[in-house]
Amino acid sequence: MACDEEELHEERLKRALAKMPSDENIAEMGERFKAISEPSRLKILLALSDGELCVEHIARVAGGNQSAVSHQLKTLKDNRIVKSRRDGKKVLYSVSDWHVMAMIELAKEHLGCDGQDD
Amino acid sequence: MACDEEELHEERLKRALAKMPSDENIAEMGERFKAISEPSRLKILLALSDGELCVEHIARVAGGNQSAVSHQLKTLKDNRIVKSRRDGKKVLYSVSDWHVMAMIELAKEHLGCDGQDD
DNA sequence: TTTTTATATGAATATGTATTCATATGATAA
DNA sequence: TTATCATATGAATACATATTCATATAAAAA
Repeated sequence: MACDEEELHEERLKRALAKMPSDENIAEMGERFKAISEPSRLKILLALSDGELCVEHIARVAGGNQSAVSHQLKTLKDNRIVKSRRDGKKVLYSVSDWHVMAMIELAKEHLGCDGQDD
Repeated sequence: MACDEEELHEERLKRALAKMPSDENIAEMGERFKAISEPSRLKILLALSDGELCVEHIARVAGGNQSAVSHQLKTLKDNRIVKSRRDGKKVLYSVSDWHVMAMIELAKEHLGCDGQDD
């Protein structure tokens, strides 16, 4: 049993090495996942899934104070996951990376906590 | 312009509040994303995408020393993303959560760094 | 049994980052 | 202009966690 498996594993090892993306690409993928891994940011994105909201409203939905939310929004913006536009005194944030939102939707479905839209 | 938008935004605020998953569910989603957000763990999962590998081989593909890899494998196992089986002296790890792997594949595609399988 | 090989793990350290506080900026209203 | 409202941001703190080192466990070989 050992011999054949050894070869099989060596094969896989080679293939895995060959297929491995560059460190740069892996870092970039990690950044994206990290951006949506913190509950506070996840909440913000869930809050924005229906459309743009101003910071104050985001803070009300997602919890936390204005400053914390603003910092997190900056992180999300730096990661190009949300974008913002100014409207008078307010700044409205909205999702810009729907690919990331799709992942969050997948995660929701997997948990079985995806409510029906109205 | 301000009045109609005000109402629209209040609407959205209410809907967002209504749709917001529980803190518990959000924490669980975050855990999953966090698990695949660290480059070291991401590499490990990419290494395992073709099939099971022993710890030594994982370490060779993913880089890092045996101890670090073992710690990360424990994290992944605790998160039920990988599973392990013993085969003699070796312990073979494999992916158990293909839902998570699908997300990683999505991320790869999004980066355009998804190579063709042979 | 003793030794060797493969993996796991506790503890310490190092690093990263979320949150808070105080304050700055930017826009509007008075 | 001054005052007020909405948001942004630097710095400090607090907390989480990745890595390393030393060592423990587990299986097989000698």
